[in-house]
Amino acid sequence: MFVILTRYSSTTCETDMTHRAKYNPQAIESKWQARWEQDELYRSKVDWSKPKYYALTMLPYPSGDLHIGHWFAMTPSDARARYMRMQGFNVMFPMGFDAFGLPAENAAVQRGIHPAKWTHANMERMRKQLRSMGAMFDWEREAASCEPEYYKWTQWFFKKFYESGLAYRSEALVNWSPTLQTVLANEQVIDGKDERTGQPVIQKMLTQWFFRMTKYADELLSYVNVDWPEPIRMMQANWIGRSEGARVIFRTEVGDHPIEIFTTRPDTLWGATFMVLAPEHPLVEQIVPAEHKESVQAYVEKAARQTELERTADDRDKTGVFTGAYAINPVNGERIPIWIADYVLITYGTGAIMAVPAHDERDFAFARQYGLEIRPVIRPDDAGDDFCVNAAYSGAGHMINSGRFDGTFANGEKGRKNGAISAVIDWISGQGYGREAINYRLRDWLISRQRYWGAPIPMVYRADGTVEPVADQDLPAQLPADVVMTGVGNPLANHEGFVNTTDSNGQPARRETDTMDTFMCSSWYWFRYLSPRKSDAAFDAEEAAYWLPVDVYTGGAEHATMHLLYARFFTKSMRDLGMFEETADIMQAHGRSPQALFDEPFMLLRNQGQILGEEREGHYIRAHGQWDSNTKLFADQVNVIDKEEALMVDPVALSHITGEFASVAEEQMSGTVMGEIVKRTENILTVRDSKGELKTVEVRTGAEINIPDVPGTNTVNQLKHHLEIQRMSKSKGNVVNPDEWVNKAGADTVRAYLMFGFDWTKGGPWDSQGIEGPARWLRDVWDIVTAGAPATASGNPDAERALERRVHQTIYKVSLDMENFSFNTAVAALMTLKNDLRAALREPGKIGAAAWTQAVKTMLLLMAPITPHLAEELWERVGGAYSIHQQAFPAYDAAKAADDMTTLIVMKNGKPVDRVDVAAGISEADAIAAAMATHGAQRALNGGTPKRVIFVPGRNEGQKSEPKVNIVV
RNA sequence: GCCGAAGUGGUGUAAUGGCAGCCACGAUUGACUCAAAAUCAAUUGCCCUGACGGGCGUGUGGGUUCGACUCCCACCUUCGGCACCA
Repeated sequence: MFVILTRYSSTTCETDMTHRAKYNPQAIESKWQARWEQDELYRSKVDWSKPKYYALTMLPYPSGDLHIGHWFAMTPSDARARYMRMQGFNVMFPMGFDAFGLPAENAAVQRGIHPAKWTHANMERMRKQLRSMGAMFDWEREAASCEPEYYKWTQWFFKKFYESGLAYRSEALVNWSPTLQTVLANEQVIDGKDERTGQPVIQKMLTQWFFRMTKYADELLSYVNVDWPEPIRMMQANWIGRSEGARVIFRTEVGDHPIEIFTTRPDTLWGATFMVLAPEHPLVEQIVPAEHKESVQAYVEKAARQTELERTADDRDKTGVFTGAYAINPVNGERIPIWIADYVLITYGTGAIMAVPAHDERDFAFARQYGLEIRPVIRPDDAGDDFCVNAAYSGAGHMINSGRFDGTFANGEKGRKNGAISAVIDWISGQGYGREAINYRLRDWLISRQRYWGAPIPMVYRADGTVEPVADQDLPAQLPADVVMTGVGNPLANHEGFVNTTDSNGQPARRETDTMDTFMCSSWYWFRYLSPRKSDAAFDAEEAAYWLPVDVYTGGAEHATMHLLYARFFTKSMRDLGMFEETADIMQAHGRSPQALFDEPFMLLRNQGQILGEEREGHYIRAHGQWDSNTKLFADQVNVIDKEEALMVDPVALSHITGEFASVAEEQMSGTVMGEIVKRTENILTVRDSKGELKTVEVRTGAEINIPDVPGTNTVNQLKHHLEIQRMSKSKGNVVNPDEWVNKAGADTVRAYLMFGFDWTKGGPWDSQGIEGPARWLRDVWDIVTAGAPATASGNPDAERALERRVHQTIYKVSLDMENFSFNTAVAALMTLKNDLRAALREPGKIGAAAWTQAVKTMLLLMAPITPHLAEELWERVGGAYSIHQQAFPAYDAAKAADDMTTLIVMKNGKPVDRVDVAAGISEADAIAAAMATHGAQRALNGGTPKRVIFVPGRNEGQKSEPKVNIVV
């Protein structure tokens, strides 16, 4: 018999029967997972006699396979939830699926699988994978947003928002593909073209549903009673972008159309030398005289082909077009030209600005570009001749060229804090030219999606054009199952059976065919976890009264401004609509004050970073097929080729060399794309060729795929792309498969590695070699514990005391680190304890059985949240009572952790020059005397006297540190 | 471009303003082995030195401080977000 033992072999070495069993993670993990499930160890039930802890981690999108990023987010969160449980809390740690979304539709269009089928299959698969983590998820509380029992309530929330005036209809731009007659997601648009067809995409106005989120802008700026990371709060504050200023009405010279503008600088009104409208501004059509129609039209169309990001990039040259119309500046009656430019956005402010080139950088650049007047109206006191000639000036100064306000001091600040602004606002208000106003960068939340796989917006349009919500008893407005997903048009709008309905009077009516943004589904899911099966309410008030609010929320920082802001808005709206009244009553009945508990959804927020793909070669390909457009190829054959070959500039020349084509003509007719795969969604590849151009390759069903390294018939899914370290995602094909690692090394090892190998807030690239450290740690722990207690009852008292000291120092460190989400240092401390324990055991007789048992049991309890299966197994073997996860976390004893001796650091000007062993807690005088006696100090002083001597006392409790004496010479 | 964050040995990382590099990975040497793997022991920031020892060192340049990876200013690079990916 020939047995190959790999590093991760789970095979016990049977030839060596004298050895005890090796660590076999697979066996113990499945055993304990089954036992825990059978015993309902992680069922979280309301128990008013115990303090509760609602630990929440962001729910995954069911994209297919669980990837290592999910483990990175969830297993440390699980470890901390387990830690809180051992600290005496009744912990709820639920899980679910954010199951509506675009990838399901991609799969449907590209592979002909129904989105529901694809999603359900993925959820089933991911549930199994999630169970393999050994996390304390309470699966009885699972919720999936695509189920009618869930989205019924998403629709109900929409209705309540609509009825209270929080939801309304208005126009907004969408990415419109004229070819597909479809609205595209930003992600589907590459370089202004549809990624699937390579055809141009335009910006089109559509009437859509919005939530009045700006109503909460001010409240969203404050974070009362919550512990959220400062960077997240700052990003949200900047996203909301509150600015104080004024709205001022300019009028057109011809036709007298009012143009409302918002400005933060009303003190510069006299410096407005032109106006600019956004290309989409509704007045554009009305004010442009006939002779300018053509040029304006051309400009507006050009702007419609660009994204907002492209339009607002400051480094790009400003573009614009004169409308031929003029406006009258209300403050001085001046006639100023009206321009259209894409740097003014219809989504910000009023979509129109007064341009003050002397005091605004963007206006300055624009005026320079088109030779428009630049007139300074704020003069800095130290102004030179070149003032406002080379750059816009936005600082303090006195007003000039401003009529009655000449000489007024503007201190350069924004809002009422600036006396000049304050005075001008008061004056224009009195004159009726404008009024004080606050503007937010935050826009109302556009929730309409022209998609199939989402929760239908439960509204009905009557024959007379009025709109009404679907009656409560008719909810949910259910998605029809029988749709054909072609990627052309909107399947819901084309589905007669869905569209045609009746209104509340039984008259024929049409359904709204927009579905809701998936962020809507994820804005209330933690309420659904309270009672996921409840059919007569969104959530159960009894459960809510006990569990709410969420005590800790963990997830990626990439959600800083969108999901986390939507979630806060949703909770505040629910509070104001009275949805927590019953919950509050029940709280009070149990003596719990509901005060301020429904203002914010998540009390404590912590963000992890992202696990990046491991560095490796990606695939360069040569695809043969037929051109569909200049940039899109339908491929019948895809070959993985060498990088060098792919980077050869001319595929036509190459075809001659390789003799693959009889003639250039034939090659051009059939078509070849060569280059690196930079993106993949289902069977669509984006390839960067040797010239750096992006080409789209759609691999036809049944196409021949050749990957030299992979034997057998190859599939599109085996094509990898984009080498180098980068964000892991299914569409990038660089996913590290956790199942593979669980099979190789065990779930506990994967958990330990993810907690140990990274700064959790930062993340980083997966390293399949680095996991060896935690793997060894667990094997060592296994070996130490299964070796059993020493034969001697008691050992050397000093050695046992030293071990006890190390154990208590570790208790302190691990508790603090788990509390603070510092998982890597918690594991490091446990590894150190293992090393110390093993070193102490090396000399026979040093450690007795009692001390050994005490140390080992404590170590296992400390490890339990991190490696739940291993800890449970070994706990049983040392005679601990089932389950280790129901034990109390070890308590830290400062006296037991205290050191007798410590090292005094002697420094010269802050640099260490010597060290000496002294008693812990040494006095200042003794420390200085001891320091001065050292060699290092004598050499540093060189016979002289120090200028100063600074003593820094050490700490012998908690986070320890050594005493220091710094000699300043 | 705007907003936010991060830059520390070959690598992942650690360090309430107080010994920079804990804990690991990798590497080198040795033990065990016919050999390899595993395991064990030792070394491992860089430079000079036979050694003792010395110099330099936390992205770059300034500053504050008895003392700076840590605080402040400027710059460079990388990552996340920018409203229809989730």
